[in-house]
Amino acid sequence: MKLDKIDIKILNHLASDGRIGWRELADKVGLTLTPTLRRVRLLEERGYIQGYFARLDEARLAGELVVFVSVSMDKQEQEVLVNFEQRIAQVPEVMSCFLMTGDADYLLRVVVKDLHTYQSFLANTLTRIPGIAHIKSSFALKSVLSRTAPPL
Amino acid sequence: MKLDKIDIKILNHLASDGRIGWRELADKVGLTLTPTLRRVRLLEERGYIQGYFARLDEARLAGELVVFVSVSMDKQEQEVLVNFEQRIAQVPEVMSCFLMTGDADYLLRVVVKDLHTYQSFLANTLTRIPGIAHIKSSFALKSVLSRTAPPL
DNA sequence: ACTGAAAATAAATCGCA
DNA sequence: TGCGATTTATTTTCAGT
Repeated sequence: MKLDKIDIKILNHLASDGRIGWRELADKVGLTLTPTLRRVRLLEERGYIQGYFARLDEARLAGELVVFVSVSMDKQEQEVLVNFEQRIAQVPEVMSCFLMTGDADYLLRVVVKDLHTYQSFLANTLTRIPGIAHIKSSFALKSVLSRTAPPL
Repeated sequence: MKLDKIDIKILNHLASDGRIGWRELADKVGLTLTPTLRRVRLLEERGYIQGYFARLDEARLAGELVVFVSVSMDKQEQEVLVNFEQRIAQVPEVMSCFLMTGDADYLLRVVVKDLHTYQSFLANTLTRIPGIAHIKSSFALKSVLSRTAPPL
């Protein structure tokens, strides 16, 4: 499937307003209702649109403290890594996790209420996962920029 | 404003399905349409809900390569920092940017098509911003976990 | 593939408990 | 604050080009 200009416009509009009405969307992309809706459904089916979400105020609802945690593992064995990934996926404070190149193996973004909560996250959750060799925490002072969607 | 159980339910549902119908939402939280809609509007006005967005397939639409870039500045002067933040906000490849504690000053998440594009991002965009002392790039091998909303 | 109108659903409003 | 009915708007479907 190749996307044309109108598909890109549709994606851009939905990325910035996920609850836009189909009629309004149709107007903005220069089509009528029917083909617009058909294109949206197709983009959803093909996975270009992965879903619709309300964005919540993370700081106010979950915590003010954002920590980037670099985690190095003892060994690069599949079993250890898979286990780590499964365990980490069940920790609610962990907002994102990437497997990395370089000295650290994983980079996590963790959101907690305060330093005390973070300390307890380290002591009771993260360090209890087997195979971790080293942990480095970097604290965010403020969020400068956060995009919901990539530019198209 | 304090949130009760029903508000939390509403936020949870909207965070996982931003296009849910108000009637369906009302059913799920155990209220009728009117009070549900009133609560949603209030949560929007107070900023607990910051907006609704379609989530797009970042890798397929923007690029496969995710890079975390640590940027250290020459000096911690306000003028230099503010300028950096303004410039970086206009770069489409930069998906997020945090001001950090520790050795690096900023941590960016950058999405690009490939290494060549990344090299050109470094040479033509990032290094042209004044006041940068040092840049360290860490590449993501894969995304393990990515939450859209914090747990409530 | 797109259009436009009709039919079916859903959302917003309002008076009332 | 919450409910239920009414009005208004939106979404979906379908015959036609």
